[in-house]
Amino acid sequence: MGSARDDSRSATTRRAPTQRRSRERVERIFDAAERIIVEEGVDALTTRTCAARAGMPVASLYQYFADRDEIVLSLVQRDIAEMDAAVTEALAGLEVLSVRSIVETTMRAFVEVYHRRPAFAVVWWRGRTSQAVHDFGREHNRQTAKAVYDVAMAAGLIRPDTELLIAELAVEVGDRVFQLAFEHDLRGDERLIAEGIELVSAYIERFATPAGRTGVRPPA
Amino acid sequence: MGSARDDSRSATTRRAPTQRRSRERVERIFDAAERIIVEEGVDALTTRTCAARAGMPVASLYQYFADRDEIVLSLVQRDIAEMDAAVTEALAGLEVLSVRSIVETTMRAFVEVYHRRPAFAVVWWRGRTSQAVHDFGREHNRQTAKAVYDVAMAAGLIRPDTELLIAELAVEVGDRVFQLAFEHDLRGDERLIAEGIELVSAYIERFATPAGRTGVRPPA
Amino acid sequence: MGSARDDSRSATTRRAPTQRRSRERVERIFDAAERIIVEEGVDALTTRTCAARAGMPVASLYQYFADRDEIVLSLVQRDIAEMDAAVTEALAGLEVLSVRSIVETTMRAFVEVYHRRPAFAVVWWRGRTSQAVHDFGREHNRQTAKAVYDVAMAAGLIRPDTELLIAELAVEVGDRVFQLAFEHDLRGDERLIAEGIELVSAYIERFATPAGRTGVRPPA
Amino acid sequence: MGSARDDSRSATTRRAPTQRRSRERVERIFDAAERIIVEEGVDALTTRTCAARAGMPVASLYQYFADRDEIVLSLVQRDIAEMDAAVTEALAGLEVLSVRSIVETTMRAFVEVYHRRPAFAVVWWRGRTSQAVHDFGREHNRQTAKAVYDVAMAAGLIRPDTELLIAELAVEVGDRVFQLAFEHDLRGDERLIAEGIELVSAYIERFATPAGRTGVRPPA
DNA sequence: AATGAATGAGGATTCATTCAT
DNA sequence: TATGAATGAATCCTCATTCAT
Repeated sequence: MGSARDDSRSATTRRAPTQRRSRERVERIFDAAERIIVEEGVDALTTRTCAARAGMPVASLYQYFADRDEIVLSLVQRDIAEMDAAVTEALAGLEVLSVRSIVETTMRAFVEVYHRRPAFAVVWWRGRTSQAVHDFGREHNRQTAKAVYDVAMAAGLIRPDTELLIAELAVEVGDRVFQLAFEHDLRGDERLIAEGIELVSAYIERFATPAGRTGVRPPA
Repeated sequence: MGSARDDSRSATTRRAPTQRRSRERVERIFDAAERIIVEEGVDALTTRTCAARAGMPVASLYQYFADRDEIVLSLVQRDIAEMDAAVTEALAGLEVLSVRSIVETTMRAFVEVYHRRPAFAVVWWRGRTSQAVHDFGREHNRQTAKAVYDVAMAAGLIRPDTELLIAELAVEVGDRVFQLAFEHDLRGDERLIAEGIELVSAYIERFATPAGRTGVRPPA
Repeated sequence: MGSARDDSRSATTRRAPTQRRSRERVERIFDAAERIIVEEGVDALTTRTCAARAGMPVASLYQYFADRDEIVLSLVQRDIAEMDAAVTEALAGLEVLSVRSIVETTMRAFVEVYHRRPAFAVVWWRGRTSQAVHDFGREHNRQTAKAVYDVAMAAGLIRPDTELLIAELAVEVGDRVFQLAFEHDLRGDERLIAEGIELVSAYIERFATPAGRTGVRPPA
Repeated sequence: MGSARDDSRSATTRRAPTQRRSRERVERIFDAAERIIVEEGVDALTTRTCAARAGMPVASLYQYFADRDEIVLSLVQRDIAEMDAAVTEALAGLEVLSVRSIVETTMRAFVEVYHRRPAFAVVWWRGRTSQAVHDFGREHNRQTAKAVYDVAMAAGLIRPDTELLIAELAVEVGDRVFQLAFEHDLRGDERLIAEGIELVSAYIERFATPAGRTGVRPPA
């Protein structure tokens, strides 16, 4: 969603074969980028190395991305979209809504994607990234906070006067825990993850209603 | 301590004038670096820009620093040393030792230095710099955690079975709160800071002894 | 042969115009390098001077050569390939094979190329260049020795128990004579050359068979 | 002789202590230079590395040497002086003067010093050296040729019409044999050395008188 | 759409040498 | 005499990006 240049051409053109080819090539670029990032770090991802790994000329990258940074940004966007989907699905599957269950489910959903997308971890937590990526990530954190906040509020799990800021802080803090957990080990330090879930849950529970602690059935 | 190359010769030589001159020039480099970092970001700090601002030839930088990265690293080390001093002093002045008072005092001491050293904030939270800086910061976080943990344990504020990991997590989480608070505003968002102190205190209080909650007199 | 980066794509593509342009630019670089070397010495050949003389940006050099040293190395390789061709051709034209005729013909063939390629003389005998060039030259000397040795042995000009080392020594010694002859005068001191040919011939004749002295008809 | 700046001060001054100190420091510089050259190559010999190894400030080098090149040049001069002495002594000890005995004795004397002075071998045969060193060496080769030529001529070992050029060529050729022999092994390849002595002897014997072949008693 | 080729702009670092003291 | 400090002058190299085809 929103990654590789979308511009112009409405989806219903008959230029399908070309589009398919484009998609394939973008995939190849992403794959190349991911491998480089994971194996050699974000700094090693130059237009040259990326093109080389993708098996295409450097100039071709500019067919799909406006500039070098957009490659990384698109990659991050793709991975983040995946996380959102995972979170949405996981939350939808919850049988009991409580502060704890929401926090745990959400964080575990993230962890699952981190495992699948190690490049994201490297970019987001290790790498010196572009301002754009940084901003995008931060903004996404805010959106995540808002989404979870809305769910919790709608279900009456947290007190009505609880500020959104609380949720935002919680998400950021959770993000840092993940950073710590994934920094040295792309599989993630389970103890840290567990303790982080505990930390975040406990923090938000301070703003929970009795129902938020006990849990409620989700609405149909 | 130990930033700008020391070659440490005992302080009692009579080569004072020369040393003073060196120190002045290192100061000038630090000042230049700080201004560039704050005004234009860490990436704008090149040997060229730094030397230009400091009003000396590029080659002169290499008299005091092994390479570009060492400039930033030394700066960070200097600032961090300042923080340690501030924390130590603040803790020494405490009349009541409790989990809350220790957390708040420590975090406030940090905040105070962040105000004085905006370049640190930029380096540490905005621009991902060299691995060395990153590692140094992380290591310092660990040391801070250990120090605070030891104090709290010695004073019987936290339960004997509390793991050091808890303190480390708390410090990192506090660090992220600061990042959030200082990222867009080098003066620091007071609400976030306050809420962060609350968050960290509450987290550690979960491991507190009754004394840790109530507070005790510090030992003479 | 093998010099300037090849990326060798079969010659039958229709991308001829582009290839031609590349070739021209490599030529221009070689020309520039040669002129600098002859006029100012190998040490004066920097990426800057070379690019300036070739009338192109420094960065362009890196399109064709991996690094500074590769320019000189490629030049040397080109010239040496030329020598090999000259030697091969000259030996093929011999009507009588004898130790003397082979030595003289070979050495004269080299001399002829030295005249055409003064830069080689400067690089090889005056300015000690990169290890790579040195090694390449030495290795080539060994190959030359082997080639001539094989011819002589096949024609029964030297005794069967003659060691290859003798030929290698002879080539190296001949090389030094050339160095002496071309060092101060890029046209080569004729007396030294003649005496050198005499020296080498006489040395190898010590290992010659009667046929090697008298001479034999070359095989069809 | 005449390495380390000789200038001014006649030898009979009473500034003996200072001179002694100077001599010691020059020795230290030479030692440092030699070690660097042998261990890391001539290119690694910078004013910095040299001073560091010698345990003195860079600026001090300029007390004894006009510039960087003079350090190497002086070293070479010292070693060459040692060779001359060795050759002179060895020749003086000869009981039979013949072309062969002179060539062998001279070349062996050189070899002996090469063993003692490995740095010379590196500078002279491996390194990209300054023009001054190069010229000095070449000139010395000429002088050696002249000296041996004179001895041989005086003793009637070579025909009166033999040109000096022959001796010069012989020396240079011998030099190249040594280069070959010492290039990869600072102890010198004995087979090459032996074969080289043979080569040079045989070459000069071509100009020998009967006495030159048979040998004569040296004059008292 | 695809790409080979070309390049402007800049970056880090090294070194020999000189002076003021 | 000795030297700490300072520096001018180079050097090699890399990278993102743009065109002409």
